[in-house]
Amino acid sequence: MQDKYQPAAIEAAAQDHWDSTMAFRATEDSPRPKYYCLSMFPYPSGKLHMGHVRNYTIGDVFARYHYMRGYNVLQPMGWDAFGMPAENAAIQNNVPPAKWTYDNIDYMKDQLKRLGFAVDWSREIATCAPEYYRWEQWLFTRLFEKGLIYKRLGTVNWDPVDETVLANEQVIDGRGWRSGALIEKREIPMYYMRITAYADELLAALDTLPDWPEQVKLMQKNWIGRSEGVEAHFPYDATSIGEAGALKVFTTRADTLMGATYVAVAAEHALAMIAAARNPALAAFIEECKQGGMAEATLATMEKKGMDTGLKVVHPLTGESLPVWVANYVLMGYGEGAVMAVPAHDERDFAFARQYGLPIRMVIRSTEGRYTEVSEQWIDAYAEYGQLVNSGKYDGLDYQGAVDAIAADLAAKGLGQKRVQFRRRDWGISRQRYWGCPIPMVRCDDCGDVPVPDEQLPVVLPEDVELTGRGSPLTRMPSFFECACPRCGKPARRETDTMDTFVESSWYFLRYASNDNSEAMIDARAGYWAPVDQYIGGIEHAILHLLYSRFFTRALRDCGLIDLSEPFARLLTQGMVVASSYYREDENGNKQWINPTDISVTTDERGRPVNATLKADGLPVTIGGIEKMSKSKNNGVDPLSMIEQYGADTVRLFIMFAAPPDQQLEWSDSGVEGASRFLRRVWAFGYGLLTEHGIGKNSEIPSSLPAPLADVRREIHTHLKQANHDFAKHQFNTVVSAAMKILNALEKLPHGDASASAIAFEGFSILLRLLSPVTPHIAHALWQECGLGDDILAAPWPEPKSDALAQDEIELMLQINGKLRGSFRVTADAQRSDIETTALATEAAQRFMEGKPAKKVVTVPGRLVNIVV
RNA sequence: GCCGGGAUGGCGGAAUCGGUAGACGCAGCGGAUUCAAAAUCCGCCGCUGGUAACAGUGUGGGGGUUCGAGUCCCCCUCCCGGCACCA
Repeated sequence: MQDKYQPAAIEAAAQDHWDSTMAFRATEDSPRPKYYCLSMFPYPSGKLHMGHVRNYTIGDVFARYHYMRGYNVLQPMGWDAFGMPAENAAIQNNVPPAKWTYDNIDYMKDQLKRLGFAVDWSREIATCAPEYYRWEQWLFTRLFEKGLIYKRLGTVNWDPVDETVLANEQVIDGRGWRSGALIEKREIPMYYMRITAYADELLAALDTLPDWPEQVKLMQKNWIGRSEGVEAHFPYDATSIGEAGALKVFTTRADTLMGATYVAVAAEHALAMIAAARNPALAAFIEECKQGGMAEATLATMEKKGMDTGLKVVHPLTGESLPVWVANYVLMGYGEGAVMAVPAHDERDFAFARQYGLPIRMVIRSTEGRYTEVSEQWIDAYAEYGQLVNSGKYDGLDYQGAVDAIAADLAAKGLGQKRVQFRRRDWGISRQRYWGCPIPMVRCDDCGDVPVPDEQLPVVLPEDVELTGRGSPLTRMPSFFECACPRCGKPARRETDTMDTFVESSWYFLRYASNDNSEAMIDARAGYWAPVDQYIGGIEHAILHLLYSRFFTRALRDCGLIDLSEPFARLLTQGMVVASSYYREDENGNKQWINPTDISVTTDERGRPVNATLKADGLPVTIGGIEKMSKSKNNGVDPLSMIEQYGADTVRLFIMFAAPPDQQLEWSDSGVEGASRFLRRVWAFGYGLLTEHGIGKNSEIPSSLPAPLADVRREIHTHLKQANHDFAKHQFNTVVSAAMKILNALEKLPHGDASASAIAFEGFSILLRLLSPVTPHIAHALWQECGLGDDILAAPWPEPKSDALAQDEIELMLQINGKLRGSFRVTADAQRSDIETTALATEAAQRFMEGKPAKKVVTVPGRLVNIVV
């Protein structure tokens, strides 16, 4: 055995061992219970970053822990390989997206392997491979035929200079990121997935997921956004609108209907179009509303603007004529694209009415009587529920009574009814981009939109293309889009849009189980492994990816492909990796971000940072604060260079120790140094065990130990108990800390004593097994070197022994009036009355009670006594 | 703007059911070892006062419940994630 810890050698040896024994090849015929452990697959952006390393280390800890706990574990890995960055790289470097992507996959796979993850690589998938996306196309045609996919107009960001559709990310302050042109909203035909058909089920089933973080379930619930309310119809005023009809609005505050003084419609609304045709100023305003991006955050923070259309509608209850306004804050995509405005009881309507001089009519009086009339300034109490006033026959009703009565009256007139509205809209999946899965549809002048038949799948994406940044190259490739209509055989045009990349990631977890099947999308093996028992990924996916996957699983279920509704039984959302950032400003005032590896920081005598300098020139730089590791802030730390310097185990140990998995993790070079120091001590202890404690290996631990040895052993088993408890709640940072405490205890054991050596062997075997999921290489090597067994993966998980934990006396805290004033010892089985007598007799109690009698004594067995005087 | 989360020493964090605040680690300070350094080992380490014993104070800010609050309730501030075409 080497006397020094040499991570490079032992990591290579351990990885060879796992490879040659195919240790992590998962099969479906094991007697063990199955455990499907999955980390969100990476986008092959070029290099592994620390966020990946953290994600996959957490996953690997779950996988290896369950392996040792006796489960049949599957931990696969693959590539979320379609997406925009490949196109951007192609434009920049003149490399086809496919080559760029596959090169990145090769490079990142090598990096991943260096970390020693217990991955079954035989199941690897890449979503850009035709073998993968053909099944996505196949499913698309099924869903289209079932009516779960349909086509309609949708809004996109249009760059009029580059003549291309931009992602929200590519719109910066309302302008295209490359052209700088003002972006406008444009309506184009797109395919939609009918996720709203499952809205109720997706919402209700959140209650069947006890092992998902509450915050994620809450975000999903709010995102689906079920609200119960009333649909009200405002008939068109025949004198101002030529045609017959009614304006529909949805409201959750039907109790305020009598206070509606105008209605507002979105710029794209039919009434807006009618009015614009007669009024050039209004047409110009509507054009103005179309400027700027489509992102909700942009729309919601915009200055509220509106214009009167001159059109009138009729209030469904009072018959009053109300003006119709166009307002930029009304969204065409939500509800009916129109709202009734009640300025007295809605903050946004209030501001709008004040701005444009529209009437404000108070119809609710707050039950606490906080106001009796509407003032100049909005106060939040106006929006509270209360009793109706100024509402004719509805006066005096409360919220529920008013809603019931008004809904009934609307229904009687045929002008509305109660209804449920969801915030969640259908999922638009068409992308006017090249590097994605082609939508398997054909447009025929005679037959309309026709799905590509199974025998013509996959529709292969041509990989030899040139990207210009002006639209998708597919639209310029007749060899791709010219085809015969599958139905009538006449010349037709193939769809050139591709699918949103969220589609690929909505079902990949099932394909891992059937990745070699060229006859079917998924097979019985998916039924064996699904659902994923533990899913690990970033909190940023809490809504979209997870909701789409839950929807897709149900769609697959309803196509008869799998008997499953929820794809992920347990979920852990990991925090971000952040690091200090540093910069200098150049002569134009632009920040030049400097990588932390090129910085040295000086501290004062207490260790507080005073200033930072660039190593190269010794001159000061500005400390820019703690930021998410990113290219733009140049504060990323390269995982590979860390592995080369310290070994994979050190990197894994630091990541698991520095923060709980769901919180943000701050990178610290000296913290990594500390992790490395700990592993060197572990190695040194193992070496010492062989060379000095050697005799203890086979000796039994005597039933009666001298007190100091019994204390050390109790300490070890107490820490083990703690570690097992923390493993169960996924708090891995304190698992590592328990392992450190065990080593601290072990190092206190004397050498040359047979009982001490026996305890050392027992304790070290506990330590190695505890560490094995986190630092598998060193645990594997020391387990063999110290003769504890052949393969630590086959060792049983350690459990604390009750005889080691037993103790005769315990220490209790003494409080006087809730303040800690001392402590005292009692036997472990002492009765409450004995504890109180002992407590009152202590010197500290006598001193702080100052002779006054105890008014009350609170005793918490095993914890403390509080004397109130 | 809307939805969700967070704030504890110089730093990362711990505190299992409302019961010893600061475990474990980092940084720092002091010492041992060394020709010297690195590495290693030992000790100290919230803040204020005090040589010390000890006392006071302390979990973003303000209020409340309780014998007892980092933990529960109300209000506020700041920071972070998401907002439907980044993945």
